[in-house]
Amino acid sequence: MGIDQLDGRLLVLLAREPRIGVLEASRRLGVARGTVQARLDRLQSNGVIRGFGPQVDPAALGYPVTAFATLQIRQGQGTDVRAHLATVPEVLELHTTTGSGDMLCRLVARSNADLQRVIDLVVGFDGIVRAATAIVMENPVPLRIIPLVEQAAGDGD
Amino acid sequence: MGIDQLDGRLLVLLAREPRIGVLEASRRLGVARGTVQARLDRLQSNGVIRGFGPQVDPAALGYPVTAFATLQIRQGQGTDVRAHLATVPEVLELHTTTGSGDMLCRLVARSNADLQRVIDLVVGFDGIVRAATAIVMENPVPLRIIPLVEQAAGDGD
DNA sequence: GTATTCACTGGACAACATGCGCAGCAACTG
DNA sequence: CAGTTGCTGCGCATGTTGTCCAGTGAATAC
Repeated sequence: MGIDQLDGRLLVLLAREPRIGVLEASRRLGVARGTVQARLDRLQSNGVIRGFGPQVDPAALGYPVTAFATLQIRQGQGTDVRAHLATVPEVLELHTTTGSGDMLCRLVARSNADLQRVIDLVVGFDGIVRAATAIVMENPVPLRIIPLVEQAAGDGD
Repeated sequence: MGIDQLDGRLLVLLAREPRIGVLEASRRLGVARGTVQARLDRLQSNGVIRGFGPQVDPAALGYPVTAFATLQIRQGQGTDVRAHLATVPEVLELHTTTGSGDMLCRLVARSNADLQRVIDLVVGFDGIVRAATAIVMENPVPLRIIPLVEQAAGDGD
């Protein structure tokens, strides 16, 4: 576990210019192509790289409204609530957190009005006691990983 | 704006098997290669597909602890706080939300003990009045987009 | 000290995918 | 009706991939 500097440089390079191939990456990094291939294979079997799926923007799909909902769950209903939320497409993410029976989920909706429908869908379920929703207005730091990769590659390991 | 069924099938296919190329995708979808290429180009210039960067797992990088922190910001200090949080690698994501001067951020840390250091880093800044942190225990629904793509492609458009 | 293992290099090869352009065709629009 | 748009099916030159191999240096084991 852990990555070295070459891994870090490779990850940052791929994050910045995903379209380059193994060959171009090896040129940029100044190492042999086989090395890059071996590192990539290792990073993927390590689980460091989960995949190269397309990053889809929900806003461009017609869902420009994002919200976070904190849900309070009735004791013992956690499994049912999880299964319920997994069936709602607008639930992009669900976490269980510290605090008795609390969950946090990320929602998207077509509009503020549509958000009401989504919230009703989400909380219209027996096991959910209470829900608090915060609508996202701005996203000053979009989901990122490069700074963490640089830190992980730089210091430790 | 909006995607049709072919776009949807293409996105789902790419999300499930990112390594396949344009040619293989065209074979699977039963359309000409040029069509897939044109759709991909359009989806990317549309902004529907933001990119194909590697999805890196912070846990595999040595940061297995995730937490969400709700921050209350002093009036007028928002810009400074944003700039401050952007410099902290462990802040993976930052949103401003409804509620006077509230922000929500996603944090990672090397351990529960290390989380304390990260939180101190985050809240040890003038403009932040109060912080509430929820540690993530489980992640029943990891960040996903496929169900939403299917819904966007299926009904409306 | 010597043997073994490991990671990286630099090279080679065939197979494959890509970017590109083209003509034909169907559906829609003004 | 002519113009536009999107899809098809084709070909080509080029670049990349997957996969070998032998050689080298460093670290580790005996």
